[in-house]
Amino acid sequence: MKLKPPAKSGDASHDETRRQLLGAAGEVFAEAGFRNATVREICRRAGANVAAINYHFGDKEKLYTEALRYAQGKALEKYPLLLDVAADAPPEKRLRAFIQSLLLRIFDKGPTAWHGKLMSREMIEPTAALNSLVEERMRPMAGQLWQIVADILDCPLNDERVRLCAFSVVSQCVFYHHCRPVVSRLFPKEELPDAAGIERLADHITRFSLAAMKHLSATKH
Amino acid sequence: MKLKPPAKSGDASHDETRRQLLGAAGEVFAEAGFRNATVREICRRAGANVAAINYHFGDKEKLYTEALRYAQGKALEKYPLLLDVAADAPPEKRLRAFIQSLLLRIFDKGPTAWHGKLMSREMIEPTAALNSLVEERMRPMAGQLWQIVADILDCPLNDERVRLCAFSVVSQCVFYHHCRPVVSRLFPKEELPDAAGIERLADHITRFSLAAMKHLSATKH
DNA sequence: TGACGTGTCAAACGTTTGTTTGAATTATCC
DNA sequence: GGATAATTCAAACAAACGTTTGACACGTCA
Repeated sequence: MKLKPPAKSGDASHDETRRQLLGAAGEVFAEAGFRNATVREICRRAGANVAAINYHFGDKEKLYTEALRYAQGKALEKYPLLLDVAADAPPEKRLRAFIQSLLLRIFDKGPTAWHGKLMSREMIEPTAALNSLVEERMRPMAGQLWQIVADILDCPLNDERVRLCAFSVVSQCVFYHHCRPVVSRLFPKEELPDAAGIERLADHITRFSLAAMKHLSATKH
Repeated sequence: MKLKPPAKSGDASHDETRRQLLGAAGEVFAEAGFRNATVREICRRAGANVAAINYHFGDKEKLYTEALRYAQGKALEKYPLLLDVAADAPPEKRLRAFIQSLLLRIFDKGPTAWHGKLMSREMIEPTAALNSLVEERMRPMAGQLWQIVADILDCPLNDERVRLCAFSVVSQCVFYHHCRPVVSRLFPKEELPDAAGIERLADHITRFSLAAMKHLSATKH
């Protein structure tokens, strides 16, 4: 058995193929899903041989896990949780930043665009990769949003209303991406929102959610 | 070519196999998705031969189309758009009924449970079946919700705020189903909501959305 | 009874899939 | 520069897939 994959990519010069494969894998997995995607198509786009995946990653599933992690990392690197808003800014400003950042990550085009689609697919068909992703990325995100919502509602972090309202906020953001097939069929004219469209969307979701939470805070206190 | 599928199921006695296949197909397609689902597994659960699908439906894709339509029809039949609320009831009551009906359809267990999962999969990977489904089922649903929202906002039906707010309402409902893999990993204790849980969810979404829309109506008028 | 249409069945077909193989090529180090 | 390891390649592999086939069972009507 001489086919022992390299334990460490020590040289860091010839994992060029690795990166090409990760990129192509992100694209193809996002377009077709894990099962529909074929290693042959991934290798074709990466300009590599069919055997390259098994050589560099072991098998198709390990490649998927690393591609998912890679995409999520790139997206969060490009759009931090609160963008350029300070952590001690008023909660209304932080909420607006959180919403816009999430929308930007979801609707991003270009090389990090797979992230949104990959995550949508994980929702429908969770793989083993989702467990670590939730712990490493989602839970900190949730914590940040809870703090914002708790500040707005002016109630403790573990209040049930915090969790419900946080879900209401996130749900509005992911909806426009997740239900696009239906939305675009209901309104055939519309297309993917550009930067200005995302601004308007973020405006609406922020205003809608803020109004709701202010009301809940006023009536329930 | 003697393999001409019957144009009409005239006798209505021996399409028992057809119904068994539709039921099994709904289950398997919901669990595994169109591509992952195998005709062998569907036929196994239906207690039929592998050739039964091609004989009764032509091919796997036509079976899927009919199974999707079948599931959607069953779900809407069980939970009408406004449940038992009159069409001329106050818009707040109609909104509450719309939300609860949608949640009930999404979280339904038992023989019509595939509907939610199938629709989620259509979002990620739309098939030709989605086009007619949107026109026949979704557009009337959207129209009904728009009327409710327009009544609450007290503005014309084609106002952009109506569309945005209607999306905000629907998004909160589908979120709990669609993002369940993440939610259940963030809160491992929680499980699928029962009837009481759905009531509480509907309460929150209705209160949250009503507060937001009342505010928008007041400030923008 | 015999012919005919309908439905079911086991078996096989042709493709596509992920993966493996062993030789060929390239890079690395003494 | 030659030995050694790392990487790439075309080719083949075994398994799973949707679909097709031809025989067989059953009911209906002449």
